[in-house]
Amino acid sequence: MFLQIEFESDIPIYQQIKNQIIRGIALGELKLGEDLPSVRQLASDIGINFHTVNKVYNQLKQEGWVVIHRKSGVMINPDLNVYNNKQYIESLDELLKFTTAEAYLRGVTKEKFIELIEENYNKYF
Amino acid sequence: MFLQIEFESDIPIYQQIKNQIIRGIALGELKLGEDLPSVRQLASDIGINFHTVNKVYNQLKQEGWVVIHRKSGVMINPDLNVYNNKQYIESLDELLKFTTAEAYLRGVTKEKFIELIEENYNKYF
DNA sequence: ATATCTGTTATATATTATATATAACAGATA
DNA sequence: TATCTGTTATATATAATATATAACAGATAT
Repeated sequence: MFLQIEFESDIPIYQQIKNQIIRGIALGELKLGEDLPSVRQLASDIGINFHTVNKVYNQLKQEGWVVIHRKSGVMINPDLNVYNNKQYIESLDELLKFTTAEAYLRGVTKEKFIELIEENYNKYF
Repeated sequence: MFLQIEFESDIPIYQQIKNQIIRGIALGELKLGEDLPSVRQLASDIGINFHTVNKVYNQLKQEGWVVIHRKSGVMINPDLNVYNNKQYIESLDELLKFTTAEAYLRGVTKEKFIELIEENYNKYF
């Protein structure tokens, strides 16, 4: 897979994997219905314990990103519909409060910030 | 102060305090040069241990948000200049990668996302 | 049938992050 | 002298993160 883990990061390994899988879906690098490696395979590839991957897959399942069939394995949810529940919007709103505040004080203009957003969104289709 | 801590949150208390102080500066609720409560006073107000507040103040000092004079106390840095070092831009960029990806997949359009950014930025002066 | 692959569960351990609890110190100030 | 600052030291508790072994049940290929 395309996963790139930074072991020295302050972001937990399981979170890095979740982030990159979700971004992989948005970028189209992971197609809906596509199989993911088995928990043991991915753990082996990355060089981590399989429980960590198992935790990732279960959380992704819980949030609707993947479906798990016992023994056919894990695949990106072919009927992906994780659309914005009010709870998600609230958490996004909360995150942007503090992210924009710090960015502003660090001299990142509104225009520059929006440019960063557009650069990202333009990669999603 | 205006701090509102959620003890059940998955965001650590010290991080919540940092977030709200930085946002307080951006909103103008905290003026440059303004005194902050002493570590013991703020801890008492919130109902937490003073070491937690001490940790916050030291990190804020480390990052340039406040200055600490032994015994005059802690104040918002009157010469605030935390402007964007390359390291910060990189971390912001990394954060936006995953934030925009999930937002996109959850049905938050680029226009809606930008609207959220503008709502926040318009509060800063 | 047997071996091998899946996810799953159980148990145990190690490390780090977060938060608290007490105590004491040194400098400044009233 | 008493009281306020930030600071430091030590100890403890809890939770989050990650690993290590082992075993189980269902599916599949040989």
